[in-house]
This record gives sequence, C-alpha cells and structure tokens, in this order.
Amino acid sequence: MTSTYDTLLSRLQSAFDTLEEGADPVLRTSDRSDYQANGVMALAKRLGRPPRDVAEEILGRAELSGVAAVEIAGPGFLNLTLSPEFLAEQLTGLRDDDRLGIEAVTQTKTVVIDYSAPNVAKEMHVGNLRSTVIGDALARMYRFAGHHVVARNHVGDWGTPFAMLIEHLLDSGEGDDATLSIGDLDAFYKEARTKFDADDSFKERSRSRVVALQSGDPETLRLWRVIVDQSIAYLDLVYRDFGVTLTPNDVVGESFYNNMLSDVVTDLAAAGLIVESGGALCVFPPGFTNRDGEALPLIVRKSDEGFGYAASDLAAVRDRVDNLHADEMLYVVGVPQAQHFEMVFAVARMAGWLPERVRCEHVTFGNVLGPDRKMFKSRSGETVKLASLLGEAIERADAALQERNSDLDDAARTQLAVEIARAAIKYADLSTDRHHDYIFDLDRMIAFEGDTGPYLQYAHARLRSIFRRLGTPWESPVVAFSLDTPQERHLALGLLAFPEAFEASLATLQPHRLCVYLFDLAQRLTAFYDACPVLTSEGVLRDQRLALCDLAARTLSIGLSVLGIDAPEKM
RNA sequence: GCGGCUGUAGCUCAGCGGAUAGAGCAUCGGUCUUCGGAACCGAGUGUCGGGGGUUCAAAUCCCUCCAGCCGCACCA
Repeated sequence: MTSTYDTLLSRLQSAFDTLEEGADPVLRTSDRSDYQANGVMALAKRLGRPPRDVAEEILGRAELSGVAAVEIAGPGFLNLTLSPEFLAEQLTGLRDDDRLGIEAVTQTKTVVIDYSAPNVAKEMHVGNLRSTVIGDALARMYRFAGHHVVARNHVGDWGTPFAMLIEHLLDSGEGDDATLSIGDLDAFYKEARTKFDADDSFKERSRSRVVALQSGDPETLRLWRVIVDQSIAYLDLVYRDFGVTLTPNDVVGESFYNNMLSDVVTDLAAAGLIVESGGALCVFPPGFTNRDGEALPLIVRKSDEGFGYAASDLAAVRDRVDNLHADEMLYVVGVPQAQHFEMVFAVARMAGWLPERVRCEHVTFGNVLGPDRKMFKSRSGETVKLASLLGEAIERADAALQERNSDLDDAARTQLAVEIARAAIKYADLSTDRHHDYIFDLDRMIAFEGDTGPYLQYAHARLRSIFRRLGTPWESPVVAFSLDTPQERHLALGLLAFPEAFEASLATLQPHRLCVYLFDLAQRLTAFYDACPVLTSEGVLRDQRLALCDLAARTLSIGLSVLGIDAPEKM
C-alpha cells in the first residue's frame, strides 16, 4: 500500500511541478491540521508572485478530492485535513498489511554493518554498549526494510594488545591455560597492560611478538587460539543475554585480515601512493594535517614492520567491496575515530578500492556518562561490565514485578524481568540522538512511567490483554472506520505515520527517530484507551476500536522488535 | 595552534528553515465507584550559551566570541 504521507506528497508534487518542476512541497505533520505543506512561500519567492496567489493555484491543480480538505493559512501555508473516507481507506490498508505500510525495498542492497567490536581478551563493558546496541538496531532495521545485512564484529584479536597478552602469559608461566576463564583473562589483560606501560623491555618484546604473530609463528598462534576461542564463546553469551543478533559467525576480527595486509602495502605502492617516513610506510591523503600543519600520514606499516590497524581497516574495505559485494558499509564506532575513518576511506578511494557507488559511512556516537557528567565508571572508578549492568537492571525489574504481586510464576517472572531490563537499557541508549553523550541513570531508564522502554512495553502489553480478555481468537473484521472521537482520530493518524517514521529513521541512521515516534504513539494510545471504552462498547464501534487496538499493538510490536527490544504479551 | 562534536524549561532530552519552541521526570491542582490506576486531564516556568549576518521566515543556515568534551604519525 502507498503510505498516507506518500499519497499526499505525490498529489501535491504533481501540482507543484506544474509551476516549477521539482519544487519541494515541504510536507510535514502539523499541530494545526493533520499535515501542512510549507513549500508555497519559497516557490512564490522564486516565481516573484504573491504566495497566497500561488497557494490558490496549487489548490486548484492538486487532485485532493476525497483525500484531504485544504485551507490556505497565514502567509501561504497549506493546511491539510484528511477526509474521513481516505482515513478509513488507509486504515483498512494497514489492517491487511503485515508490514503496516512499510514497503519492502524493490532493490535489495548488501549492507555491511560493522559493530560491537569488543576486545576479545576483555570482558564487555559500557564502552562497548552503544556500538552494540545501535549497530544491532540498524541491522534489524535494514533487514526489515528488505536488505541483505552482513554483520561484522571486528573484534580486537590481533596486534600489540594480543602480543602483550601472550608475552605476559609466557612470563607468568602458561600453567593450565585451557582453564583460563574470561574473568582471569580480564585481570590478566590489566596486568599485561600495566607492565607494558611501565616496562620498556617488555614493551619491546611485545612489539617483536606482534611480528611473530603476524608472520604465523606456530607456538605464538597456539597461545593466541586458546585466548580467542574462550573469548568468542563468552561474547556469544553476552549477546544472547542482551538479545543482540550477533553470532560467532559474525566475528571477523583483525586477525582475519592478516594475510591480506602485505597486499595492501604492495598495491598501494604499485599505485604510487606509499611514502616512507621515519621508517614507516605511509599514505598521505590530501587535506589532513597534524598540529604543526604538516601533512598527516595514514601509517600502513610501522617502522618495526608490524602492521597497524589502518592496514587491517583498508584490507577490510577491500574484502567487503570485492568479496562481500557491499553496496553500503556502515561503521558503528565512537566519534574519537572520526579522523581515522576519514583517512581510511580517503585512501581507499584514492587506491580505487572504494567505488563511488558504495555508500560508506562512519556512524558515530557520543559517550555514556555517569551522573557527574564524566565517563561512566563504577563507584570504585573501574569500567562497568555489561554483564553487571544488565544484572542490576534485571534485579530491579524483578523486584518491581514482585511488588505488583502478579500471577506469574518464578520462571516467567524472571524471563519478563530480563526482557524489561534489556528494554530499559537499550531504549535509553537508542532514544536520544546518537551524536550526543547521554547520562546513564538506571533509575530513570527502568521506570515504568515516562519515555522509557518499559513504558512502551507496557503500552503494548495492555493492548494484548484486551484481546486475551475476549476469550476467543479475534480476527479483524471489515469495519468502516468512522473515528468519531478526537482520540480515535488522533490515534489513527499516528498509526498511519509509521512508515515515514521508520523510513526517516533508517535513512538518517538515527534509531532515536523511531523511538520518538513510538513514544508519541504510546501517548496517543493511552489517551484513546482512557477516553474510548473498547470491550464495553458495542457493535461496529467495538469492532472499530478493537481494530485500532490491534493496529496499535502490531505497530508497537514491530517498532520495538526492529529496535531490538522485546514486546512481551503480558506484564 | 588546527580540526571535530556539544551548549534548548529545575533535571533528562526532542525539535535542526516555517506560523504561539515541545515531551518526559519533578512540582502543584484536578478526574475516575479501573474494558489492568504501572491511567488520564489541567497549570507554571525558557535571554533556544553571547553577539553579528543571510532570509518573507532562523533554536534550525553562515561568521565570530564564550564554555565543555574529543582527535591531531607508528596502541587499536
């Protein structure tokens, strides 16, 4: 079905086109009418005519009869009020559409989304939260839109940190390495790090160990494998706990690109892009300077002949374009890496590895802050582990559920607590503009009131309970939606706006737009719910209201699931 | 120094070229003998960091200043 917005837009567009080809009607939802078109003023300006005049002419040419009533207001706004017939028709269209008006794309693209990317030797912590949550939401949204998503979890399983770990492992005696738990590894990593920072000879040995790793020394690789295997198994558990779609198959870490790194250098050299500087092999993409105003290099091979992460990132670009046939590549990585990615993309373009047709974007995000507005840390000043974050959220959700003395048994209640906890954490992360930092406040995000994940889940569960109370399976009858109360109409308009909200959210890679939409819908819903009796109403009115409830429940369910948030049937 | 990001109601955040700047929380006041009250309705508060400029129209675009955060060659 054609969405309400698209229908209006195309009608208006035809009329605008007759005055100036391609003139933008600037169609928006409105608080003064259902929709408003603001494009007349700009057009009139270009035409050198009085705006209201132009508005009249557009009105005369737009085929809107049966669709919307239009009024010219103020300097030349077009205020559109949807006709009852059109509203009813659109709602009927939604009723029969599993996708609620969101059409699957006709051209399926292969979209490679690089996200999460923890370090395999460490436990996952808040620093990994946003990439994981935002990336997973984008992956789900792309899939729903009908694209082919290839998730890549570019874990840090290579290079100096790993060399450092192996070196430390040798120092302290390997022992029964097969029993190294991830908790041990985390402590182990910290020890190694401390030693690396304090001890120059250890640092040197680590650097040589990188080379051994990169050149495939068997003993080095054996130790490496031990650590990696355990880490991947651990990561999988965390992703499952959080309801993240990443699997071990998506783990394609830095190590994967190891055997492509020398080709990166050779091919860059062949293209005449490599410059040696201070013993390192570099590419100088134009437009990047350091603090002294000198050209800034992208170091592809370090002076110790080890490869840096620029090399593996370049190899990854080639792999994704050549072997995965990516039409679009997203890197969900924090903003501090902005310059690095700009340089990598620039070099890839210079080398001809990244064709113009491939959209390649660094999807940045801000920091997670504590209540003091500084980087979120535990009371003791340590980074907070995702497992403990979720654990605490689950405890609180569970406690809240127990207070409501529901009829759930322990197992069901615990499961529900998990779903609520995930929703709280994910929604808090997704619902603000990803560019901004946000303050992590568990009390607020897990509240059942306000703009929170649990509130949206509850809105959905309330609807589902209505249908449960019916006692018999309900199938939406053909109803003539008449929408006689303002709340019904308001809700209906909200339901019809789902496609544009979804599409805008996806097009801008900003999941928070979908969150804003869903919260607004939930508010319309509760207002409706309060003003319009459903089960106690009768006849066609009851059918109509049930149909609205059904649509709202489906919209919330799809909207939440596409964000990676569960929509429980019962709360 | 250069570059980037951020500065909107007491707090947390939407809005990013359109008509009186919105929501949640908190505060205050109401509603309803609940189709699940984990509800609804109403009220108040804003130099949209400051100052210039562009525009019929600026929180939104440009310049500048202030404040804060981040990045700026061999750690990823």
